[in-house]
Amino acid sequence: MVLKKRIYDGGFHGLLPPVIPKAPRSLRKRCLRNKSSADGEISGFELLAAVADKLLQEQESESSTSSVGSKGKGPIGIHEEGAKHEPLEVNVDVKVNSVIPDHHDPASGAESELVAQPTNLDPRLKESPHSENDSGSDHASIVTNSGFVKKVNTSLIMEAIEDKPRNMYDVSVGYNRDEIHPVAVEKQSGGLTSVKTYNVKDGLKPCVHTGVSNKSYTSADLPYYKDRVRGACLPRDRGNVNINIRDDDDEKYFRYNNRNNTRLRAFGSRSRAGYRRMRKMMPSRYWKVARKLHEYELQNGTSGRVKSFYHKRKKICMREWFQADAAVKRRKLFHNSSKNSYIKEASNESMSNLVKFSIKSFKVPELYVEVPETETVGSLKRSVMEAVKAILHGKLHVGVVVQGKKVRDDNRTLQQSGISQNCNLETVGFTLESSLPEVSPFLAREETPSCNAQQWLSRPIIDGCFSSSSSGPPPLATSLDNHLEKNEESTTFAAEGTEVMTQEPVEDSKALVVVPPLDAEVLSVVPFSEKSSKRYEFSQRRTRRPFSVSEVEALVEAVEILGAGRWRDVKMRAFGDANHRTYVDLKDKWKTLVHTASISPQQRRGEPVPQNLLDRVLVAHAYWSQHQAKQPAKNQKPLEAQM
DNA sequence: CTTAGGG
DNA sequence: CCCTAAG
Repeated sequence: MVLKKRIYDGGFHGLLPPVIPKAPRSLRKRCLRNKSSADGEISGFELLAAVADKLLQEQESESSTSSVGSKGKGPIGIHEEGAKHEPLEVNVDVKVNSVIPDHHDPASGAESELVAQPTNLDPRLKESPHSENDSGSDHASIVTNSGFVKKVNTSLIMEAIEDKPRNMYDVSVGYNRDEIHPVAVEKQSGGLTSVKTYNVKDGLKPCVHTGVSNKSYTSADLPYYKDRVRGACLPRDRGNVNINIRDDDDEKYFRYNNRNNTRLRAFGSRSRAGYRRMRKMMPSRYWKVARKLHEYELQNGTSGRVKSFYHKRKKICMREWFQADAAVKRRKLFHNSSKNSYIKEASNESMSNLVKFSIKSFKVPELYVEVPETETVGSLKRSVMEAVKAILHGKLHVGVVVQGKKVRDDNRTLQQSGISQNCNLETVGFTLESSLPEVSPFLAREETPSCNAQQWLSRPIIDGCFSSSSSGPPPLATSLDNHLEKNEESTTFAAEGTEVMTQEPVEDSKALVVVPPLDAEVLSVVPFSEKSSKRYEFSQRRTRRPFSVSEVEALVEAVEILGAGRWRDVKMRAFGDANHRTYVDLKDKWKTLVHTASISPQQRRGEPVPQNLLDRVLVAHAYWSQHQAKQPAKNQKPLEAQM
């Protein structure tokens, strides 16, 4: 009988879960912006290729010189134990900065705050972070600007540092507009480095970053991702991704997954479903961007552009092992390496909130390469490299996996995702996702009769990919699995989801890697029509985030007032700031609450919901079941009145 | 996009 | 939570 009048406005906020950036996904009127970056295609692999080549060359030329690269401690010195005698390690520090020059849409300020990151192309500068790792001996840096980024100006810098005498390279890649300027710096014995410049496309330009930079530095940002800058960014740390590549006979990594593509949809798909899916695939925040992109596609870029990119910085060290020996490769290729990667903790600088991850290794999507038996190992290597490049050619996305589950919500903090200083980082992994065209085998002409079957089976590239013919274009999901050993909290990455392809989706195409017999020099390239826009869906179920009591309370209150059914309004009212709670979620929660309230306490699971709340749930449910709550009624507070 | 329900 | 059919 007491009339309980409450002020609901915002009243629940206090109850709400950890703050979540505002940007209610369901705002009906959002300004749409067009994204500009449709395709920031990164040709990171250019780098890799360069690195690979380098490695190969060195490998070939040098045989036993290097000692194991693990210096011991550094983040990099990882493989000490299992290391083979001469593992090739390439430590690649990748810094990617996306800079989008002026596409700032005032209106959308929130989302797009992109930070341009100044990147230093200077190899030396970059190295510094890794200095620990470096034995100081040599460095090779490759700076590449790729032209892949068509519309978006992004600058991407990848830096690879050579860890050991010969195997580690420092590669820096800068992407600006359309030029690609890979520059490789080779180190010379004296520690001096010579710089080689490769002109990939047109003119070389020194990598100059135009970006506006600010504080940010780093990060592995792939143009594709959009993220807004949140306050939490790490100040001056640049997120670096270190990739170590080592040639190890035993480890195999490439996996090109041929999976069903049933669920895959091109990002660019114009279908509604695709659209919807897209949305689902990404965190609410990103959703907007996606949406914009979508529209962009629909209307040829009418308006603004999206500029966001992730800005969260992290340091990540990834290592990848490549097998040098073909034979070995074949053998190994076959088994999936499911556990080859782990991350070791990187050096912690004392940035309090920085999380530094050193990824010891990661898996590359399944690759499919076919090479004639008569081919040389060198060409095989090249073929593999090409395949890698092909993968990298696509847009790469980084996904974060915690305890086997992919964390899709980029807005979540590491803590929320279960990544904290205390947690065992072993459960944390990164995945590389790319939309890659599948690489299809080129059936070659020559296989030795006797071995056909075998060859087939032992194809260099891993399991399962049997080409398109059989299962259709396999999505590539590159996955890096890693185990982290340590990190600290607070950064979020943006990774997954945003697949932005601007290119015209063309039908699926398959890329193929062919190795011309005997022609070691020519890398068989992967034609891979870029259009192949088979996107891989990396969608994963959102991680479960149980409703807290306070959230339940907020929900109950909102429903009491608004009635069950007006979920959007409920969401706005009580969870306007909780971007991770969609109205569908609220509706579902209500459903479960009603159910929960109707069962015995013993049958309930999870965090117990106060009985009083459950009682209110029942009352409200009963009430609204009879009174149509659906109407837009402005002030229906009948239920309230009863209380 | 929202709702409403089933899975 | 996901997925979808219906508005």
